[in-house]
Amino acid sequence: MSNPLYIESLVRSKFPVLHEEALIKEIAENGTLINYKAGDIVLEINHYIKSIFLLVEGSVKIIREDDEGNELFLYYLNGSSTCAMALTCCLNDMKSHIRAIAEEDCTMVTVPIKFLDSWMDKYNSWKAFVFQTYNLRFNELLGTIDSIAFMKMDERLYKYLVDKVRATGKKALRVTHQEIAYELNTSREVISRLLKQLEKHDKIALSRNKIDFLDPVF
Amino acid sequence: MSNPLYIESLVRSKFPVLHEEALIKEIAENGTLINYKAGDIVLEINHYIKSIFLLVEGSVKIIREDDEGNELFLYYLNGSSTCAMALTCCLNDMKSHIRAIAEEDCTMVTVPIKFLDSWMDKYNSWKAFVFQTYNLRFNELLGTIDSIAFMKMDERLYKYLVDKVRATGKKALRVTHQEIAYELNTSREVISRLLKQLEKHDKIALSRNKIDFLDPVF
DNA sequence: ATTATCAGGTAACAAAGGTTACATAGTAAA
DNA sequence: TTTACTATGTAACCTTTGTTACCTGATAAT
Repeated sequence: MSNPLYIESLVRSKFPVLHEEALIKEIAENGTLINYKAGDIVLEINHYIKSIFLLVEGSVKIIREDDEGNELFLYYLNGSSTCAMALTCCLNDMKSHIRAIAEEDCTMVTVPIKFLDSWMDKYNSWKAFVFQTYNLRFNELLGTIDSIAFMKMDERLYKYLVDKVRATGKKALRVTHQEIAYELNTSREVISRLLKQLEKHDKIALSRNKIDFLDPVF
Repeated sequence: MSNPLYIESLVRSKFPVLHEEALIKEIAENGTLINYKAGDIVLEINHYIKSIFLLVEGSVKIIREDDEGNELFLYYLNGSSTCAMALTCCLNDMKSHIRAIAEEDCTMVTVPIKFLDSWMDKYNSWKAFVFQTYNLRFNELLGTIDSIAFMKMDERLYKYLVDKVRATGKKALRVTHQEIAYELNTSREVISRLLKQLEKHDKIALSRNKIDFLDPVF
């Protein structure tokens, strides 16, 4: 339930950066707790964003799509973070340029966007949080660019699997070859081929709807 | 010269967003006018950033490099803008993750980073400018991702040339095939091959150290 | 149990891009 | 002017990725 005391304790434990008492109270008073099921769309391309979310539990994947409907996975958002795209969009009153999908079941505290700006002036820890978020997302975007610009598909695929294991904390990945192909913007056959190679090198074990990741992940 | 009155007039004419009188005065008092020659390095990877720059005249190109020294052109910064990377780096006290090179001779007003944060609290127009910058750069990065993820090399090359014409305002581009190859992270032979195709289709005219762009650019 | 649907395997071929190798032309330096 | 260097042209070949086509096996629906 959206019980202010519960939200307060969540913010305290998951967002230690937001340490100002008055800020925590404001978040608890004005925030709402929302749950998403795995696969739910959190933000959609070309939709306006009505609230900022603080991800408390679970993970969210960020996807880019071009005009022809080609997709590209950008990065994961994990617990204790928020989406810089959402921040920019809100602060500049623009539509979303990305899609956010719950990778697993998620819990988040959402706050109406009207607070975003005023809290920046009132609370230093909120301001720091906003800029830290920008910084993190910028670097993730640069990392994404590195992957697609400098790596071949086999390396990108391996990195994709590692990222997924890290984001979900599970080495048994429930995913089809076709889904991976969409997110890496290639074809299913290419993914099947490369996954077979990884299996041959004992990096993964393949079965229907599932990939078991065998390498250690840090 | 770094004459406060001159800086003041530059800010007024080139950065109308920064409309608060007191802010303009502070920029004029604390800012320094700097000129770069075409090719000069404005920001270097792994260097700390000591000041924010407001680009008044000219254009700057932003380059990413991986560990093996492979380069990738990201986007141009044109007059009346600043670099979001620099902003994030300053606000989070981090090293630069990108290289900025003067594409043409440039004039910029630089301001010590210590003001960046305090002006955000004092001047709404400065805050708006900072967030507008974040927004612009985020979208340029997404555009760059679109190019490398969704476009083939021939299209990327054409877009690269268009961007260069737009950034410099000149249709006669002084550039070698090798330089383009570095910035698109491919080989000189590939670029020569594709440029020949573009010439065959009357999009460009080739000569030594120079490419004349023939298509209309908006 | 039979059928339909979905996920995956794989071969054969095509296209794009990267590599090697060498030729030629323009420009600068001696 | 001769030489040296730099930029470009181009063919031949290889690797990677994308496409077509078809098959097999697993699961769900009837």
